[in-house]
Amino acid sequence: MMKRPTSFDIAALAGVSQATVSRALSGAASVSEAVRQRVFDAATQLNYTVDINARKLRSKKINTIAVLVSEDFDQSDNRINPFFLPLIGSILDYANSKGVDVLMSLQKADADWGADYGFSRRADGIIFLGYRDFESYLRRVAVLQQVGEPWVVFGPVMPKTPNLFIGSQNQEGAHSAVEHLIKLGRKRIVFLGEASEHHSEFFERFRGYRRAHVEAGLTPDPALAIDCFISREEGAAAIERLLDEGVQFDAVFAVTDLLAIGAIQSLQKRGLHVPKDVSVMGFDDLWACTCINPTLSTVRQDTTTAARVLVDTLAALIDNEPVEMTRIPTQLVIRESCGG
Amino acid sequence: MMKRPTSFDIAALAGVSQATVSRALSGAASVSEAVRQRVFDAATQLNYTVDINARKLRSKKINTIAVLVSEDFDQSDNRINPFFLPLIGSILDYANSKGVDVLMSLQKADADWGADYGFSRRADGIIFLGYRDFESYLRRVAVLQQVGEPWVVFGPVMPKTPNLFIGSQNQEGAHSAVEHLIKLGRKRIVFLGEASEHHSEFFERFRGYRRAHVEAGLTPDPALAIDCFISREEGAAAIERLLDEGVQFDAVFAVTDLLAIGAIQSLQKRGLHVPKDVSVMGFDDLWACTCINPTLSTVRQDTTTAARVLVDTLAALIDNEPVEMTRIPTQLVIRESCGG
DNA sequence: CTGAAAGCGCTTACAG
DNA sequence: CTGAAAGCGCTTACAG
Repeated sequence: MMKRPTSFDIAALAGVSQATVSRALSGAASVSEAVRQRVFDAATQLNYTVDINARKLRSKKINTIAVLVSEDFDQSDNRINPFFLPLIGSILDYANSKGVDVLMSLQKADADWGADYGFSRRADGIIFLGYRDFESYLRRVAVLQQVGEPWVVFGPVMPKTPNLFIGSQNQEGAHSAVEHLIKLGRKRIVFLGEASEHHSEFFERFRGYRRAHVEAGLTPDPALAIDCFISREEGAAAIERLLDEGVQFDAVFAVTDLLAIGAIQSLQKRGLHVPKDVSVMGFDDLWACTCINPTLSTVRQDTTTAARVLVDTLAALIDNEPVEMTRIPTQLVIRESCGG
Repeated sequence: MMKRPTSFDIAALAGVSQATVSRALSGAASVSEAVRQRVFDAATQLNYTVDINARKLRSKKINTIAVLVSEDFDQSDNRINPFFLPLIGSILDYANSKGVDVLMSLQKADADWGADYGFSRRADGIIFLGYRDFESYLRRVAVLQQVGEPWVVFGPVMPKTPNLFIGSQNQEGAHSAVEHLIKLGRKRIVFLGEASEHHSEFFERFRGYRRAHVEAGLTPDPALAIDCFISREEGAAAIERLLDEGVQFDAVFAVTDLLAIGAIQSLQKRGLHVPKDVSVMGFDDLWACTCINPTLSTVRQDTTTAARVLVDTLAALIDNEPVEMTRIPTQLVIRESCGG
């Protein structure tokens, strides 16, 4: 295989200086059209492209962001929570359209967040996906702050906490979902998901759940607020427990579709009909929502917009521009599982 | 924010030469333990890490692979085919465990494959995912070959074609699935998916379908071999068409789970019972297989092994080592949708 | 085991 | 608009 051509080779072939080659190829304005053309021809002829590493070293512009996804094992070895699939797709799409490269990595739960990524100038900044536990979050923020590495997280929005400012309108989304259930005549609505400060997203959804009740003149029964992690298995187990205990309910609002799918499976296993006996509503709008039977009503998170906001906000942080808190609107998607 | 420290800063603080810092930090054997310790302490104190771009430029080792996923729109804007989620997760996991960075990009159908990635020394090699159309494949191979850029593709295995040598045991997998259906007493089994040279993976699955018939003394009815693209919508539409035409069948073997899920939805919509009236079998083992009702029997592709083979094979190509054709075993997963 | 020195392939002031 | 020159932050022969 031939040695890679350098800008000097192009310069020789085009009969100009190496500096001019660099200028022509980087699109600098100050190059005559004739020369630019000669340079391009020579580059094409030799199959030349800039050595990106030399460019990054010299120009100090990396033009790369890192996307760190936290590992999330489920029974199917997916490793990545399915909710992130469209989000990752959109991030790749949007970043690439802006000419930004994306470095991806899967982070073990106990790993040092981004310890490597920022420090080694691999990327200008980091997008964290799937770091929902607020407590573990705080422990690690310090390092990143100290090194001045720009980063954004999708999900929890907490005004007083550094860098937690991009997420969906969780409370509003949950409110519209539960309001819908109440309008259908449902009175005993289970809240499935962790409503604690550790997961502010879910806590917000809980507040939406509560507000919808209050507005309708209802008092949510604390016995219907079920704490559980967000896997299908947990959702299924939680519902079975409720049924075993003889708790009465006519609807389930789950903070994720995964939980909702688990809930439906348990209900059907126990011979209950969804939505006739129990309405079920999820959150996220996984593509699987339309695969299951009945199809799952849910609160859709807008991953396309989320991707744009994440990438743009990170870019602003990198450029030391001001950024603002962003709440991305959700959309209530009514399908079969809630009846009505 | 402070200027990033360089190896010279560490050298000064540790009282050694810059060259020694570089050696100590890159794990060279020839550094005394005492000095190594001093260097590490200094590096820690200044929060130093190597500038990866300088290292790449100087050492000519990039230590990065690019994963190019072809864009695949479905109704839910996933952008990435859900089959790739666990594969991507495993690639990230395995590459990272080997200390290799992963650059990801989504490629439009009409884009120049990897034109940029190899040429600009962003990555040592490329893993292509989702490039199933064999014809478009051949058109682009030339460029990559010419530049000597190492790359691998997951999916089609065609001995006579450059770089198409990593995939699942498609024929065997399909054979075991269809054999199972036949053993259940099914006689008129629909083949759903494109059986053409354009998609050799699917064609191999077709051959497995045919072989299972022949071995059982059956002749597959050509009217049951349905050509269609691999989306849920196509699967649903194909089955509806068959029903409209009054074609008799008692089982469906689909070349992807997506197709199978679509098929099940159509069958149920028409009042047919799966598996009582029609058995359905898919291929891939998407996590959604266990979300649907009935749960979908399928041929599981081993994405964990596939990821290792892809990464290791690419590494071998990069190092100019010999590589071999690899057929990854599949596993028949029996769930509710095939009955029996 | 360690240091002095060269150089990876670019970008970008500085002149003209 | 173009060229000569410096230098980004490392790695790695070459000596000792």
